[in-house]
Amino acid sequence: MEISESSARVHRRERTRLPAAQRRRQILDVTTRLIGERGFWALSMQDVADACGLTVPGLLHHVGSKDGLLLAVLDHRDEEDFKSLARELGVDLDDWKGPWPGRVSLPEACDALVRRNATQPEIVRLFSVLQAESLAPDHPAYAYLADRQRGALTGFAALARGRTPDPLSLARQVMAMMDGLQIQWLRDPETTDLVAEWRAAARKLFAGLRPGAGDS
Amino acid sequence: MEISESSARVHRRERTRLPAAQRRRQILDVTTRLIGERGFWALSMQDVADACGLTVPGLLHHVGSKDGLLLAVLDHRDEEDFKSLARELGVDLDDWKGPWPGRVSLPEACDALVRRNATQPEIVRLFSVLQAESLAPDHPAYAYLADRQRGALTGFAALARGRTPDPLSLARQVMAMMDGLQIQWLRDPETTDLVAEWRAAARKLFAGLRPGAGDS
Amino acid sequence: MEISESSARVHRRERTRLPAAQRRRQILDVTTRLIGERGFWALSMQDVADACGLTVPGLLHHVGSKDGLLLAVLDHRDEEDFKSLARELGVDLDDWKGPWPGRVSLPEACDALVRRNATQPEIVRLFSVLQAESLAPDHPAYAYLADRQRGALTGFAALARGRTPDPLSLARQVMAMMDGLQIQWLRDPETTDLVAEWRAAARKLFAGLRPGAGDS
Amino acid sequence: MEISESSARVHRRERTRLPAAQRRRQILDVTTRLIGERGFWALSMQDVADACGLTVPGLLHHVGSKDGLLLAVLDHRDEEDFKSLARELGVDLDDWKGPWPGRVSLPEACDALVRRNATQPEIVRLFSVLQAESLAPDHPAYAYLADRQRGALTGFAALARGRTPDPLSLARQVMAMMDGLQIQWLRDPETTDLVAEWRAAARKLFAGLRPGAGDS
DNA sequence: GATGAATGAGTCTTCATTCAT
DNA sequence: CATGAATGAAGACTCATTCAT
Repeated sequence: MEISESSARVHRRERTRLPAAQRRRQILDVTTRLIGERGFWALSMQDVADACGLTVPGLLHHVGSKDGLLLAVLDHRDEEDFKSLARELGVDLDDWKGPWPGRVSLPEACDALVRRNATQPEIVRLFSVLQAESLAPDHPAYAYLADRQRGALTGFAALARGRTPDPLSLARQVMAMMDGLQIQWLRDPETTDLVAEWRAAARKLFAGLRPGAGDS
Repeated sequence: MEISESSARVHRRERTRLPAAQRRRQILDVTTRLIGERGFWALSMQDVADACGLTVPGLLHHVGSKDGLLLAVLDHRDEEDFKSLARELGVDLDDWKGPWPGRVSLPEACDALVRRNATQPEIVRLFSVLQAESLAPDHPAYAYLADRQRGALTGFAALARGRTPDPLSLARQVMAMMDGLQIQWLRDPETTDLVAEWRAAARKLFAGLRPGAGDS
Repeated sequence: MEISESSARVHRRERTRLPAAQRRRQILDVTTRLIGERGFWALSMQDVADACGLTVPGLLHHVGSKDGLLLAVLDHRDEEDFKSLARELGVDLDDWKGPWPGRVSLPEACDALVRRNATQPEIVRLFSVLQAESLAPDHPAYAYLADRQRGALTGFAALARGRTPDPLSLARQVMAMMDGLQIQWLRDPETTDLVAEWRAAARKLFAGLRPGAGDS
Repeated sequence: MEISESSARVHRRERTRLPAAQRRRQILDVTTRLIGERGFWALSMQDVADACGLTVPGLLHHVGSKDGLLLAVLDHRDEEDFKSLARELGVDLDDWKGPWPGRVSLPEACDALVRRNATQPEIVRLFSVLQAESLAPDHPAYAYLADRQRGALTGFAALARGRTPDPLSLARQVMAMMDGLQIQWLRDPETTDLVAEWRAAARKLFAGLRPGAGDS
């Protein structure tokens, strides 16, 4: 009766023993949300462990370290996003960096991307926050996000090649506008319609774009 | 910088006593740089104190608390930016939120803003990082930056009123593009020309803008 | 064996790992003594940790917080005291506040209480010090000790009901006398005989008390 | 303007420059109250300084050190109390320890003392809290309060000499009852009538006391 | 696969005090 | 007579991590 039960963290909460894969999945989901809410620096392993219903060492058992956790989350997210995006565009590519098939136009791709993002604010937040945090070269996600940005940029540019004089510049503008609108949207999601806002902006950005082979 | 730093915590008896205003100025400058580099969450008072050549309590003597330090930095930055911007535009207003004089056009104002920002990457970084970090409502700068964003938005919109069907939407696009381009620029300042990139984008965003009373 | 260890904080690698219950017991004992010596405000977690042979975080692992430590100590003490007192009086009650069985008279109960207290000056000290300290409403033990006092008072009064015109007043006097004598005794335990002093006083306080059903 | 005014402790509050004696008086009053509220250990020089409207070094200028402050308060209190008590009893003695004149009886003296205490709960609190705190021999008021207790005890005993078989024991009981009742009273002053409670107790304690030369 | 004890480094903050002004 | 800058020590508490179980 008198033993242990008054310890700080109330133990023995549910103590559900999950199979590894499922537990890992849960950890990644929870972490995605928490990083979106507070950023990676402000995230504590304790928070994640609590939200998952296990102890901190238990958590570490699955992810190795805090940095490991972050990278696992990012990998997982990219994977999911690619799958989803490819599905929606009717493409079966699994390489973002490679040249995209001529069938998909940049406006189409962007629209699909934004539509998807509008449904998952937490993940958008994750990347928005990390993008800023990871500007510091010693951030554990620095290399990852630098690559990702580079990849996205060349991907966008590839989709616009041949239809505009400076595809890279257009890619930059597209990406900047997306990132910027997302931040405004995240600040108050109720009053901002991300998709509508993007389409209004897209009309201007894509004004001079010549139709390509793959356009319907 | 100046001091030995051979050992971990150097027992310095130099006790450089600075007048309050000067010390305060130093603290704000140092903090601006450090927050830009690592964000506010990752910033430690120890870091700031070390960089200023005083102890942590010495630092607290001037700023009261970590949150106090952040707000002091933001206040100071805004003040400086307003002064500089007004100077460059030939305006003597000291209220960003109030309606701007008809003499200044939105494109002009933006161009001046971007030109100035291009000269101070650290401060741009400060705001970029904080903007993302402070999406969490319990961030000490949450209210501050929310206000700031609102103010900037209505300010931009005011400058475009009467020249475009939906001034607020334009304001949103302008702000998003600026923020987005800045992040790309911060990620590698060498290969990106912020001003050029902005002007290319501005041409598209302002394409349909009717000339107003104040345009040259 | 790695680093100097000539410094203040010895780098101990003994890491004596105790089972939770035992460690907890040790912590409570040590804390009881230390609070008795210096009060709660003057107590530092470092002191407790040192006396237990572990680090401060190690200590916090068991008690959660400083306040948690205090309350754990109080709970533990009350429990022990009740057990002991009930044993000595031949009662098997576990509720102090409820009405006591008619077999125990107030003088008997008081005598048993004082006899027991005389054997454990540290614990008497703990409560004496806390009682004064916790007069401040923001003291972590404020509510606890207020309740305790109320409970003791009504308990005493219940034992005297029907044998004296104003049982509550008698209860107050009994309690005041006990507390007061204990303080004098604590100040120099050698020259003061707590039990004898109490009995002399009790004769006066209980002078007009009518014998009750349970008196021998 | 922008300078210093955002420092932690808002400076330059009233900056009333008081003559030394008056300032000292204020400091002692404020400290008396604060120690009564939180005890000496929990008292910070900052608290005192704030409540007096001066800076901490300013405060130290007057009292030398924290311990000095405590002793100054105690000296001042004793002085005041003696004056007041002597006035009320019609005695002009200024030495508590010496034998009291035959004209004053112990019951009379106690009654006067309790009546006075009932009017100044803060000061009663000061001594109640200090009495417990200072049980530790390294407390700065240890010697002081030990002396004081000894003095009071022999003073009380002197007043009862020749009228009761064991004057010292009576003195102890009187003192214990006073201290104990005061604590109960301090815990909730509204519902407890200190003077009435004392008089009820006094009737019992003084039951067998023979009238002496000085009784009216 | 997970627990729970324990750690060392580090967090912000408060403290009493010194000293130049 | 008082201020304000600065300090060293200590405060409670958090963190990621290790390790035995």
